[in-house]
Amino acid sequence: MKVSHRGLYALKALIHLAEAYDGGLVKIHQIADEESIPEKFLEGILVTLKNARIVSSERGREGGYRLRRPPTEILVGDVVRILDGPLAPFGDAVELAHRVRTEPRHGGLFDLFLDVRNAAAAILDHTSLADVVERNRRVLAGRRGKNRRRGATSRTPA
Amino acid sequence: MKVSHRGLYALKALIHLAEAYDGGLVKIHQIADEESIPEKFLEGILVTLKNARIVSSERGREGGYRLRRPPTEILVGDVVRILDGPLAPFGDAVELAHRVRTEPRHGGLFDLFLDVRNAAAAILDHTSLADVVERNRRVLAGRRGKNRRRGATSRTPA
DNA sequence: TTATACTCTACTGAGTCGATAGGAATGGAG
DNA sequence: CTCCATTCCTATCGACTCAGTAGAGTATAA
Repeated sequence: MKVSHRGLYALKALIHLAEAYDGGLVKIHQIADEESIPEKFLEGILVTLKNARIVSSERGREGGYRLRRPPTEILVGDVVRILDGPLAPFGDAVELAHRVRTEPRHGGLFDLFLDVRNAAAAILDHTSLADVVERNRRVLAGRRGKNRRRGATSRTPA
Repeated sequence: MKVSHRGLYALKALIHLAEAYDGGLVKIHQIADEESIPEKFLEGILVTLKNARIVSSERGREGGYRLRRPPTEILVGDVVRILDGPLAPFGDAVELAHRVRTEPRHGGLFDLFLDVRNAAAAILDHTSLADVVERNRRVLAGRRGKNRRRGATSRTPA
C-alpha cells in the first residue's frame, strides 16, 4: 500500500473539515491556504471525495464543503482506499486470497502479503478522523504516553 | 508500501534459490522457465540482488546463481526494501518521525502512518525465505491450521 | 575455439503523478 | 436581472516510474 501526496492532502483536508465540523461550510481557498495545499489540486481531490460521498458541497457565493458524516464515522482506511486504492502491498485482498489458492508453488508468499494487508487494515479501519484529531492534540501536548486509542467512537482520554 | 512485479519476481526467484540451496548453482534460464518470469527482465533483477549481496553468481558454461547466505538468514523485509524501497506507506520511518515532530497540526497523522509501517516491518522483518518455503508447504497441504511460524531469528511477537 | 552463461548500458512504450489552465454551472447579493 | 464568488468539469503538461526488450561485452568450461 502506498499513500500518495493526493491521499495525504485528502486526509489533511478532511482533518481540517473534522475540526470545523460544527462550524458549517468551509471554502476550498481557506483549506488550501491553511494546509498549504495547491488550491487547484485540492479542487480535484475534493470532487473525488464528494463522489465517494465522504463530503458534501454547496455552490455559489456562500458555498463550501463539509463532512457528510460525523468525524467519528469516517475511517482513515476508507479515505486511503478511495484515493490510493487497496491497502494490500500487492493487488487487493480478493486477488491475494485467489492466488493463495491457485499458485501452488507460492501460496505462502501471497498469504504473507495478506497478513500485511490485514495488519494495515486493522489499524486504518479502526481509526476515525476524530481519532486522528485527538491524536494530533496528544502528540502536540508533549506526547509522553505512547497511548493507542482505538475505535471510531473513542472519547475518553487515558 | 507497494510491492511491484519486480519485487514479486525477486521473491519468487529467491524462494526458488532457497529450495535449491543445497544443490549448487541455478541458471537464470531455469528460474525464468519454472517461475514464468521474462528471462531478460529477471536478468536485471538478479544483478540488483547481487549488488545488494543477497545472491552470488558465477559466469561461464557451468555458471548460475545461488543464495549468499542460508535461507533462514534472508528476510523478506530486506528484499522488499531493496526492490521497492521503504516499508512505510508514506516516505520512510525517518521522515515520518521527523514530520511527527515538525508538522504541529498533523503530527498524529504521521504517527499513525508510523504505526502502519511498524506493523508491516514486524511481519516482514521476522519472516525469512525459509519461513516462506515452509509456509508454501503448509498452504499446499490443506492449510487448516492458520499457524504463524516465525523466523529463525524472530524474537518479539507483533 | 566455441558454446554457454552472466554483465552492462541503453532504450522504449505505457502508464502514473503532481500540478495548472480555462471555462461552465450555480446560487446569493445588490 | 446582473454581478461575482464559488464549486464543477475537462484537458493538458512535464517529469517520473515501470515492465519489458535489444544487443553488445566478458568470463569460463569443455
